[in-house]
Formats: sequence, C-alpha cells, structure tokens
Amino acid sequence: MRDFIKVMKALSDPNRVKMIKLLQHKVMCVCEMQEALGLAQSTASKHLKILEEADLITYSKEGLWVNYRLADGSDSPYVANMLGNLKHWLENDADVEALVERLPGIRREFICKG
Amino acid sequence: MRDFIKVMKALSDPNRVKMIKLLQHKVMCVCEMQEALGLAQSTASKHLKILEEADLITYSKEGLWVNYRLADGSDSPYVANMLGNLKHWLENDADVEALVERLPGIRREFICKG
DNA sequence: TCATTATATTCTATTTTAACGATATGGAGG
DNA sequence: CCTCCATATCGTTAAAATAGAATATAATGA
Repeated sequence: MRDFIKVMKALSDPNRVKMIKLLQHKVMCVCEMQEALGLAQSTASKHLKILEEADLITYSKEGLWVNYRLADGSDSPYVANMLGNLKHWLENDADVEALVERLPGIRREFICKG
Repeated sequence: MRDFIKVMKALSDPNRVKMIKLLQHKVMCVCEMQEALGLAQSTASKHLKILEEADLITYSKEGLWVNYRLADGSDSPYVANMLGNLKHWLENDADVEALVERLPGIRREFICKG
C-alpha cells in the first residue's frame, strides 16, 4: 500500500506530471526543468526528488549536472503501468503540448554555465 | 490534466484506496464504510464524495441509504485503467486482506437502524 | 405533522504540501 | 587550497488536506 500511495502522491501534482511528460522526450538536468516549468531551483529539485523516491525516475551524475530520466519500472508494477500509460495520456493536453514545443530550445548550455 | 490529477489525488489516500478495494466485493452504504474503516461518519462521507467527484464510484439512493458502487469507467481512461488495475493490485496487502475478511460481518442491518 | 435515522455539510484544529529565498554541499578547474 | 557553479537542503509561509464533533438535510413511518 505504501508504495502505491507514494506513486499516486507523486503523480498528484501538475508540475510533477509535466516533468514526466518532458522526460519522455529527453534526459534533463535540474536547471533545464527549472527553466522549462518556470520554477525556483529549489522547487524543481524537490519535485524531482519526490518523483525519484517514488521510483518513477532515476538520475546519474555527470560532472556538476544531475541527469534525470524515466525509470524502467521493472521494480514496481505501479510505476511500470503509470509510466506506460503516461506515454499516451495527456499527449493532447494544452499545457503539455506548449512545454514540448518549447523543449528543443531548453538546453543546459544556454541556461547554466553562467 | 485536471481530470487526471483528480483521479491521482483521489487515490492518494489509504482510506480511499481501501474503500475502492472494499467496493470490489459489494455495494456499500456510508455507515458500512464508516464501520469497516473505523472512521467518523463525516469523514467516511467526505472520502466517498472525493471518490465520486473523481468518477471512481457512483451512488444510488435507496430510502435513507446511499449505495456506493464502483464506476464503470466508460467516461474516463484514467478511471477505467486504475479501477482495472486495482482489481489485482493490493490484493495481498495486509490491511486490505484484514478488511475483506471482516467484510461479511459488516452489514447495514447490524450497524444502522439502531 | 412530528420523530427518527442515514447521510451531507459546516466548523475547527491539526497536519501535510508547495513555493521561494537563503544557505550548504560537492565536483571541476585554476 | 580556493573559487565557481549545479544541485540539495533548510527555514519560512501560505494553501490544501484530513479528522472529528456538531449541525443541517432529506426520506421514512407513525
């Protein structure tokens, strides 16, 4: 029950769902997420942590950057199912569409590094 | 997005998930839920309302009783998917098992009318 | 019509969540 | 060793969620 609730709670926030939808297109670092969603850095970081603790995403460090990507869901049927469905769910959501359109222009080399 | 979030939020509370699991076994009125889950009457009623507003359950009135049952999900892919998966998810959860075991003894004629 | 009873709603207190700014952490490079 | 920069954590505040007691509502039966 605890794991299930954790996944549901993680997906109960629009910004976190948008993060999932963005990660369907590319691996992203915190500053890219921050820029894409217009959030404070600490806010973006915390949301990503919540998604990570629900096993919906994973990360790997690359120098100063932390690359977040979708989890494969192999450890949790809840995660596997939700990530699978979210591949097609919300594809026509206006907010998501707008974000995805802007995504190619969101690149870490234009945002971070000063 | 709004509908999706509503379903996720509705399923983010253990008591509400338990309600869904109980409704998989029989149609139930508020007082039966209240008794099964050990909640205050107002609390049980409010949880059921949240589930109903997410279209996860429906109700029909029968005299003083209000019978709640699982929705068919035909109006929402989110609802259809979640209710479908919840048929097998959490079947082995200790809390859920204990509730289901006690369920035959939870009957409105023994609880209300008193 | 009045009393009863199951349910809904309101009120209030408590906890949880989400946001941001500020600060801390930890690699990378000089 | 020191600085810089991306990220994480902390502190605080405001909004939302949860719970139960108290009250209102609506349907039934006398």
